[in-house]
Amino acid sequence: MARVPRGQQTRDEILAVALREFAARGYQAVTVEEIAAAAGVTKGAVYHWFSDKDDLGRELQHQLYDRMRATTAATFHPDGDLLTDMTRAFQVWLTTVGDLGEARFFLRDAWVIPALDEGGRADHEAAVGLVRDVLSRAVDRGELVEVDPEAAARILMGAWAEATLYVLRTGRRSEAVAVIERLVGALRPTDTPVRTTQEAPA
Amino acid sequence: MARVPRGQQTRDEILAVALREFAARGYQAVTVEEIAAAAGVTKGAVYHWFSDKDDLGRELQHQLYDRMRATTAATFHPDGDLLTDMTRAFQVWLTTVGDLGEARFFLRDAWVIPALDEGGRADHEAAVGLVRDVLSRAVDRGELVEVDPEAAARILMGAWAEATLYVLRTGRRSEAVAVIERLVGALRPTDTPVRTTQEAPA
DNA sequence: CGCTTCAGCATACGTAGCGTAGGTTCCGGC
DNA sequence: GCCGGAACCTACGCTACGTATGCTGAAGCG
Repeated sequence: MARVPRGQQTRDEILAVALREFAARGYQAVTVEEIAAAAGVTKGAVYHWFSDKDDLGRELQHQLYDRMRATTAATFHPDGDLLTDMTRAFQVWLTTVGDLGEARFFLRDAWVIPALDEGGRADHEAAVGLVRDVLSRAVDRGELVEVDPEAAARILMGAWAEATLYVLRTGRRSEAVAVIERLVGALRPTDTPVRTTQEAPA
Repeated sequence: MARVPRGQQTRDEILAVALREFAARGYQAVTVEEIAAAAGVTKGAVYHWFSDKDDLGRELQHQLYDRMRATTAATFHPDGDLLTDMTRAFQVWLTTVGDLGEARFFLRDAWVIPALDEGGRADHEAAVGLVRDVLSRAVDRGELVEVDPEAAARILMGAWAEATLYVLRTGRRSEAVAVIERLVGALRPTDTPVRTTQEAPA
């Protein structure tokens, strides 16, 4: 790891070029030959380092998950107010996600890479697990209203994903953060009395 | 419209079969030939009724949007409490979206159909517009805290999408509805005092 | 210093699947 | 009973993925 084993930088170059192209034009529109050409090699080199195109996509997705994990973990202090920390973690995430194209690849294209159902799904489930555990702890501490942590975690992540795309598309960061802050704050027991709405007819 | 013009039922059959296959195995995994075979015709018939595969996907997406619009419009009463109505509309949507496969096609696959950026996007923007207008009116009425309706609409739709997938995957409908109800309720001015969180360092 | 070896990469090919071109059938109108 | 066009089929081209095989240069070894 101290010295890069010669061809390792070729692999890195392929990854960098692929992320650029995927972000700019979408996963499907980019061909393996184009990636190879942009990296200064041929298709053979790409298939030497990656088993197939989906493998390349999964590796990029994995890197992005790692980036998310690293940046949020660096600023997340689970001993503070959990819900406030989660809002702050979202803001940190916002500043590290990159540009709109990267976000689109990460939050949209990656879902339809067929092989994601085996490889990349583990990363996503891990991310869901992080949020779910924080919510569970908050419930135990009484900082959170009694909701299903699993459901709340996934729904919040859906909100975060859409908020991310909105911010990167429009630049209206403070507006999106305000909404997210509101939504997360909704889970505080002191804020809202427990309301029950009648179910709609099935 | 009273009498089906002979081959119209072929077109409908193709659409029905395509939705089944897309829902079961995903958009990309299904070939045009498979759709044609399952519909009892050949590829030529499919390309007679649709310009290409994406056109077929867009048509299905359009039908699903129409279904959403019709069912929610039938139960939505804009003269009541807007936020409560929106939670009810979500529950109605939940019962009409179909199975998990359909939802996955609608909420995931459809996003990466390249041609969606021209055709299907109009439907989605219309849906966003509906939610945004309701939120705007709620703001004017004082039923809503001062947030950017555009941002709130898109973020809420992200939460709804994820909640939909969660319910169809796990069957935990009441848990998801409870979370959604909380989140929507967070936009009420009387529930939470205005809180300001310091921005994270850029 | 020459030979060997193998990682790293190139080249050529097979193949799946999308879309097209042109032909064929069948129904309605006159 | 002939004609026109809608509905559908058949055969083909093309793109892009993935594979199989060939080449090359650098490290190891005597």
